[in-house]
Amino acid sequence: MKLSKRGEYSLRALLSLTYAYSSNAFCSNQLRLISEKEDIPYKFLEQIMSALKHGGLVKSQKGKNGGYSLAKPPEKINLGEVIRLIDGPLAPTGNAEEIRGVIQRGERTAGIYSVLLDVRNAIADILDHTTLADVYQRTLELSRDRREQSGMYYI
Amino acid sequence: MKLSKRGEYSLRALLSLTYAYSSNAFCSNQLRLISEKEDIPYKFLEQIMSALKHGGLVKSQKGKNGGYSLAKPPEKINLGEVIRLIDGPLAPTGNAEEIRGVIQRGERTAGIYSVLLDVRNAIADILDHTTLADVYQRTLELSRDRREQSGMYYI
DNA sequence: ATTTGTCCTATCTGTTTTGTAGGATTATAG
DNA sequence: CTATAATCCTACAAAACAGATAGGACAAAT
Repeated sequence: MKLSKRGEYSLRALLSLTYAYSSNAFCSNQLRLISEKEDIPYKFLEQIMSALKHGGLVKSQKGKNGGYSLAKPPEKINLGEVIRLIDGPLAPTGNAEEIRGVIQRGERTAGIYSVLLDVRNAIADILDHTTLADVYQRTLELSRDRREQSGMYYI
Repeated sequence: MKLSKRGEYSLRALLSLTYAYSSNAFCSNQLRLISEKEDIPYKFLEQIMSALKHGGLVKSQKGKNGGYSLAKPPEKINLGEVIRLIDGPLAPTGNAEEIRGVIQRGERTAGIYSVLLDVRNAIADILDHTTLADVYQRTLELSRDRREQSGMYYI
């Protein structure tokens, strides 16, 4: 598993939508704004959002004043499905099924692959149990930690 | 982290050397043989072994009847160092230091990166604590399991 | 001195990643 | 109704990377 630029942009854009979702604000859910705020190339972002839409993670409103929003609440979207959709399987090589096959067929590389399966399972455990809402929460806590640590307070 | 063909070939070749190391046999530690047995392109394998040598994982004997052998016992070589050497950092993106930097600076992506750090730590935990000897052992067990399961016994 | 191995560097080819570009389509505002 | 502003769709392109391939220099045992 390798998180590509596409993958990172996806997560950032979805997090942007999570913010809009939580705050009931219909702001910042248009590509133009997300692109600027998150510093993601506009046309590239279009492609990414299209993929996210076909994957059922976001929905869109066409036309003037249109935009994107999450297709389900942020507690129901986990990072695993996002990354699988955009970057493919989580395993270090191939996918879980392939790896299990090699192990069960007892191929010469079965020992190696059994470690690879452990790795893929460890990755999936984390990513499949971390939702956009969790990430949003973490972001808040991290920025709060930082404010407290630096002695700065914004009003 | 993504295990490339190079990475997989590295592990397979090292495991081949592990076998030679354990059995005291000086067989199968020449590139030509490893290449054939493991079905790895010979010239490609040369490059890989060169990298492994410069990384201090194997040593070589030049000239006729030369070949490769592990530079230290298989219990002291873990998969983490092999993969880092050949495929780079274990983190899903960038490396652990970069990721920690983003989190500590409290950047907008800190929440995402804190999850990525968890992932990289989970990967490192496994790979840094699994040695070539462990993999060798697993391989033996897996092939034994398979023999028992299928009712076949080789003498 | 010949054979058989490692060592070193350069090159090549196809794929993937990371975008750009141009226009079609759709819905809202005025 | 029309202008505007958004998503939608497809094609292309440049650059980086992966996965080799090639050719020969060097070293050591026979």
